[in-house]
Amino acid sequence: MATIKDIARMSGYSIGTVSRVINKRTDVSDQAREKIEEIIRENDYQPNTNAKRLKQTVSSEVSVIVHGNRSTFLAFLLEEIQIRMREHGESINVQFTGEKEDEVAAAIQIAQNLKPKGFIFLGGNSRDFRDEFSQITLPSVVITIDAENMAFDNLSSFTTDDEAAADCAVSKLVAEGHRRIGIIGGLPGDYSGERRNDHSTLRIRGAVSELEKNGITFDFDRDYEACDFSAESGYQAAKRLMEKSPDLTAIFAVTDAQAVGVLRELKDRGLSVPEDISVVGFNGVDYVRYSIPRLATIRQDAAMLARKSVDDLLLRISFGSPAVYEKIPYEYVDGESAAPPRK
Amino acid sequence: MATIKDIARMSGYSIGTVSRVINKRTDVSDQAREKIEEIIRENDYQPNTNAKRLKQTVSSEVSVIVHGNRSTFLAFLLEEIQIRMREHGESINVQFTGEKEDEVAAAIQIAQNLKPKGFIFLGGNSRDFRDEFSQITLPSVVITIDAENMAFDNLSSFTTDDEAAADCAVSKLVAEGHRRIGIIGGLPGDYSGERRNDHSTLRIRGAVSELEKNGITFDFDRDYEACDFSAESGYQAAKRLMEKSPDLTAIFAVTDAQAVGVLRELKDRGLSVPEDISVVGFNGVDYVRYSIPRLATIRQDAAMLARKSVDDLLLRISFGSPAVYEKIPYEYVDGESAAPPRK
DNA sequence: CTGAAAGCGCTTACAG
DNA sequence: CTGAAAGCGCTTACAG
Repeated sequence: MATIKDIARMSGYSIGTVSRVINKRTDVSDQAREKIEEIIRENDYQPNTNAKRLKQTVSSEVSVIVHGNRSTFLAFLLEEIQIRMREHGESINVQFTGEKEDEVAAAIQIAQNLKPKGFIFLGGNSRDFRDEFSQITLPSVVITIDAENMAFDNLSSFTTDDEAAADCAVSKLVAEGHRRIGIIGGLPGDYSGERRNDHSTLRIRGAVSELEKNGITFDFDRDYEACDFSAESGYQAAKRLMEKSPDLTAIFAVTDAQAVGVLRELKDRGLSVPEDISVVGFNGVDYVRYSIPRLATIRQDAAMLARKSVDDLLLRISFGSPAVYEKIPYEYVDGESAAPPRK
Repeated sequence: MATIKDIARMSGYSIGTVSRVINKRTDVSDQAREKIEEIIRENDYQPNTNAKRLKQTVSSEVSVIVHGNRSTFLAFLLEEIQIRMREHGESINVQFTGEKEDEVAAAIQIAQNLKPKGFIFLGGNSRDFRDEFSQITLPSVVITIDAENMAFDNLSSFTTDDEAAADCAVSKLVAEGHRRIGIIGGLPGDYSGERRNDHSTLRIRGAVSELEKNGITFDFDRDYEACDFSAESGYQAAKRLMEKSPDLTAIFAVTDAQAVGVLRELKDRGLSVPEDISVVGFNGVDYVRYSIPRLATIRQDAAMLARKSVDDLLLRISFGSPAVYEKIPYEYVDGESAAPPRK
């Protein structure tokens, strides 16, 4: 593997001059530049990143930390961010962390090793941010978690208003005449009335408050089932829910993956959607546009989420403008899975 | 940020001894180890990865290169690999490359920077391997691409036999009495009769050969539509296919994502699956277990694919055993989307 | 078991 | 515009 030393020797220039050419600095003669670039090309020379990083105090990259690798929503967001960054002539480095990994701890490590000029977090746990983000001093943005209450002055957030969106979804059901509405939410314990703010809790809170506005008291023991965010879990939860509350006329699932399982369970039970029972999901991406029936759901504006995040981060890197906390509009999508209840 | 020098000063030992403790070497007195570990803990010291890599000739990690970040199949494989590696006490480093990126070029870079002891590739383009893999000298495994014909002695492959599996899927349709079977495959030009070996081509080849075995001549102009691997593309392709060949009694799509779009298009067209027309997909993961109707498809054994890959790689790293090229069994899953044609 | 020292491949003042 | 040299934070023979 050729090193900078080899290139220097072969070109007849010093290591310093070669380094200047590599880093596209202007204080080099055209003659030297051309000669050195030629040698670099001929030898397929690649600078050693580790040596580079060891010396550099800050790189020119933005580091994007993706939490979990199963979410098609985050995958789509990532693609949008990549495109938008490229438009700005910026390069990014993407790091994936596992569902259970601590993404802020990973970022602290990365800050030291990769020395990025900023971070964009796609998803994550709000507790990780609350507990550890103070150790990060770089301009950062988190998408899908609201950082307003954390008040770190270097952490902006762009989110969908989970509570309002769930409220909206349920209001559609209520408007159509539904009174017996079941909810399928996050893991057991996720909803306990205390002041949590994960997606599941916020969506449940929005749904329940809309019901109460309409004079419907929600009975968690009877009309709620907890499960994780997969289709299989949604299937099982729907089964438990329908067994204890067969008179429900509608089900609201806090994620589309769960809703897919719910649709299937109802079918297996011999019920027609939406004739016998309505189903509404949340976070419409991909597949549910093609499900049979097409799912009624809340669609988040991923493209806007990506665009605003990139623009805000670059602005703050360049001008040190203050962090912002913004909610992005959502949209209720009709689909085919919701209709007025049977008389 | 504390460095090894700080730890040395604070502990009263030399840099060399601190380095030995960090790297868990045994030639250190218990007394020195305890003292140094205490100082490390107190100061929350993290060795600088770049400096480490600059010196090390080889790290203890295996690097896993994932091609594309949208495939739930690869995401599942990755999880299985992580678990299996952990069982072996091995740690891995995961790198995601974009759908259009050259994963072998990325690996060449990584080989230089991260200095892993081996590679596992999840997916990729066979052309990239053919053209560039010779530059990689580390023991490697590629999953889902057959490397037998490439004959690099450091590249094993574990694959599903696409051709045989597609053959099997179509044979089920034929056995049920179908004679008018349409195929939805990869991008235009993917199938051209020449000697290609991407997944789409292999699956189409298997399907067509099974038809011919049964005396059915496949007419590409009439009964084939090309599109990429998304549900939306499958939807559009099914529409074009049904418009030119309304008498088809079955459709074979080379991926499940396409098949999902096909199911939806047929529904919109007013056809019932499987009463009016049958649909078979390929590569059953996730969602199609819950689709309405459940999709008949080919299921690959991802867990076995992951297990064999990990075991083979570690064996070859340790003992230098030769590369192997193995096909993993697949399974035809009945589902609800295939049935005998109407009389 | 421990320390002093060389060196990994770069970048960056500094001097000319 | 260019070169010589210091130094980034580690690891690893080598000597004791």
